[in-house]
Amino acid sequence: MTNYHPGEIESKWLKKWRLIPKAAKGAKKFYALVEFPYPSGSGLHMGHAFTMTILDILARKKRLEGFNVLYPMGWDAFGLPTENYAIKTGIQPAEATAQNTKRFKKQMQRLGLAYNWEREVNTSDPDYYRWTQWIFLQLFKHGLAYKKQMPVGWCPSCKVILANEEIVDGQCERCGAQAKRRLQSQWLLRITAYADRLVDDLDEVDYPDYVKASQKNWIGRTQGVVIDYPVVGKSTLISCYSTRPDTNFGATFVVMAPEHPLVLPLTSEKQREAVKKYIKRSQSKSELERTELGKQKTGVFTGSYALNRLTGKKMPIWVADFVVATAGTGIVVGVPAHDERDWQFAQKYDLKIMPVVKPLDGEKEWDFAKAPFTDIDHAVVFNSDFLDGLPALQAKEKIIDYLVGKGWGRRATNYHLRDWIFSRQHYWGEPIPMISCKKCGWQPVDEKDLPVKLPKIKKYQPTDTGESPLANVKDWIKTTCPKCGGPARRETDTMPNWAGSSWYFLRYTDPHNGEALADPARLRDWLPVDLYLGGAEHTTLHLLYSRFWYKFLNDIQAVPGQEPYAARRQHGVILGEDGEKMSKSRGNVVTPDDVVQKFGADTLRLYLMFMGPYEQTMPWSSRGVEGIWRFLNRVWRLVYSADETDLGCAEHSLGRRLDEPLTLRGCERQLDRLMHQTIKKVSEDIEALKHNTAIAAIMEYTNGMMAHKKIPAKYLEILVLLLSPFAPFMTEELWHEALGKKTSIHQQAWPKYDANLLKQEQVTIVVQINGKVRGQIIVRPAEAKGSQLQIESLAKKQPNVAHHLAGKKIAKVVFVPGKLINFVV
RNA sequence: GCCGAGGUGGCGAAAUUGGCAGACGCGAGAGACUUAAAAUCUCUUGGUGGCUAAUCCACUAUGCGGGUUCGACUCCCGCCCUCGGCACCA
Repeated sequence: MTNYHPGEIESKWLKKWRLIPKAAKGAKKFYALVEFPYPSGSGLHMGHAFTMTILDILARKKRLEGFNVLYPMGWDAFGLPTENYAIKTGIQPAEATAQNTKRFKKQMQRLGLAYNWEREVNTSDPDYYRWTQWIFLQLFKHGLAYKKQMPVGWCPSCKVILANEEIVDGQCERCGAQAKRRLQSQWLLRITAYADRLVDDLDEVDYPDYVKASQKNWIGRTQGVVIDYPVVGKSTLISCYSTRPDTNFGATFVVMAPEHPLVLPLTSEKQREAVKKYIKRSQSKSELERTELGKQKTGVFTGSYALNRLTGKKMPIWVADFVVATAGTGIVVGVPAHDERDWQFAQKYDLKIMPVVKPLDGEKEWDFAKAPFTDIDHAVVFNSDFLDGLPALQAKEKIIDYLVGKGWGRRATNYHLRDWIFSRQHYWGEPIPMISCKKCGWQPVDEKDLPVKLPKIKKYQPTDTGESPLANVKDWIKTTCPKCGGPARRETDTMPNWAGSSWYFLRYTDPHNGEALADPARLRDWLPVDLYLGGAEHTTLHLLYSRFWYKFLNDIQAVPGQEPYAARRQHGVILGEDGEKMSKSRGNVVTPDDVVQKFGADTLRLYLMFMGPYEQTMPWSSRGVEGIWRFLNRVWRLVYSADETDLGCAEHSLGRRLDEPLTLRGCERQLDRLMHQTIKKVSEDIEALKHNTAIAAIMEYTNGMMAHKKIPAKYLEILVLLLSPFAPFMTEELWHEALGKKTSIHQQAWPKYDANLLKQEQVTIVVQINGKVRGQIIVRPAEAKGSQLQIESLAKKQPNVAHHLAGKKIAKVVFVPGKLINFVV
């Protein structure tokens, strides 16, 4: 036996491997997907190693179980950091990407991650983004992509248009300058057309609750009613969306968003100057300023009134920028008595407050000068004519029926979700395959002309106008109209980072297809993804966008099924040893390379999995790593000590809890039982991604064997097999060198347990008095489940039990067969 | 504010149809081996206390306060705290 030298054996097997077992024909498929990384310049970090190892273990176990496993990896390669790097250094983004992906791949292989590398994809590869562009064209052809003037973020210092994700706390992500707003023509995708399905189909999938919740939250579907109010003295009606029409008798004013087209038509001569000034001022405010919480609300009166037909009273119409133009109808009816925001506005501008809901226990008077009463779900309506006395929720239904019946309103559903702004004014992204013709307008590029390749350029700086650097590439822009053949210009906007990642998991099924994004038969074979593992940062948008595209592709019969991911799990975060987020500035970064260098990949993998539950935030511990290192060394020595002769049952075998005479047969039976229990536990735990307790079980099994002087090889083979998904290098070495096997351990069958051997030969029954443990008795399983009287008398013979029962009267005996007996005195 | 997750030893954590709280690991302490150290191995380890010192006993302990139950980390009600997401969305 040599000592365990991970460096040597790991590089040895890295050279030898490259084999992924072929599943038998007709084997059941398993598609294991982990979010593909952005190949940054800094290489693989600990979070990558952590996440990827989690799934690697499951994928390896599934392969050993005979599943046909799809377990691919690729590169989410478009992105700002690479472009910024290009701006700084002048190095081609494509070149930098090639270098980075090469390094990432090498690091992943070094960790023993057994991906189907022959299926590697790269979103910045023209053969890939050709199909990203193709999907865009289909969306356009189905009316789901359109161009519109939109307010966008703008950095006055960098002179670039900022996407939402580039604005952090209202500031430019790159330079920290305060972001401004300006109008820009942008491509949008009509994701709102899929809002209902994106909510409802969540019932079909197995996601963590909070993931489903945040998807629903983001979409923000509410049911309510649109109420039309006549404008006094005009023929105009203005419409307000409300989810609480049960409070409408308390409506005392109306507020319009400054952008609303009816604002100026409804403004009186007298108020015109003030309103115009207000609109102008709110336009110059950033989104952040406008939506800042706790900020004083501002507004201005239009001079017009709307009529509340329920009360017959006039409600002044105001303009205020707290009303969001794109939400609901862009006009809000104010019920200041029962809404925090309306109340503040009414306080400031001295508008009437009209209470119409009171607490159920409602004797004490609510002081509306101090606060609005908003707990209306548990309250009762008053001051409201035919609604008086009804609980608010019932009143809501009644008033909606009434309004609809009168023709004053209609039921409506509203969504928080907005259409997806799909344009970016950057270089390093997929060109949007559209052509602008003076005569024919926006025309899609002919599908046979895809991909529209990104031209190589020298300057990656965005232009002064905020357009993409592509706007400077004159001969690339110049093209002909696909419809009329006349001179035309290419779209210079590129797609957002989300585009390529919205469908990459489809391409893995058929990565080299030149005819389609993937062969429909392959898609049918593999989809949906059985398990999608990713991070919390993609809980909302990435999941939503990719689900949207998938549903659309299903609608045009390009993919099977309604949902792309049957199950989703989200991993936690590894913190630095100081409990803070790992960061260069804190100096608490540990990289996978560091650990592999010192302890080998197997120790790193095992430690990462042993830290705790995968979904949790956990601090790094270098001591913990050493503990795992010691464990692997123990396993190494133990397996090399394999002995065929006998168990060498030592006096102290299996610790103190020995419940059987010290015979060889007895020891063997105990070890057999431990082995089968371990197989069961490890098999089930890996399936549930509870790798930490699976490892604990393997440790217990190891400890159980350490107590023996000699251990037959069969027990050690199982140990090594169970450990192989976790520590692929060391177990391969032991399999060949210590156990003398000829074929790879990663092509063996996963061990099965024998349920008969799991059975305990002796069972411990807990004896309680008034629910407190006072003793335990050991009996055969048959007895434990058998007669209560027999157990009772056995229990009473226990000295401690007898002592506690002495002089007491037994009122009741609770007997749980096989488990426990409880005397109630 | 709303939604979600969580709170258990000195530390990371186990334990769920309610049934021996703290598996496994780290750290700590003691011992064996050694000239010595490292490595390795063995034992102890939630807290407090006890005695007839036995691998025993009592009390206490899973954020706080109640409740249900023979029995609660687990279920119910009311709080407190931490983390994450969303947030002037009508």
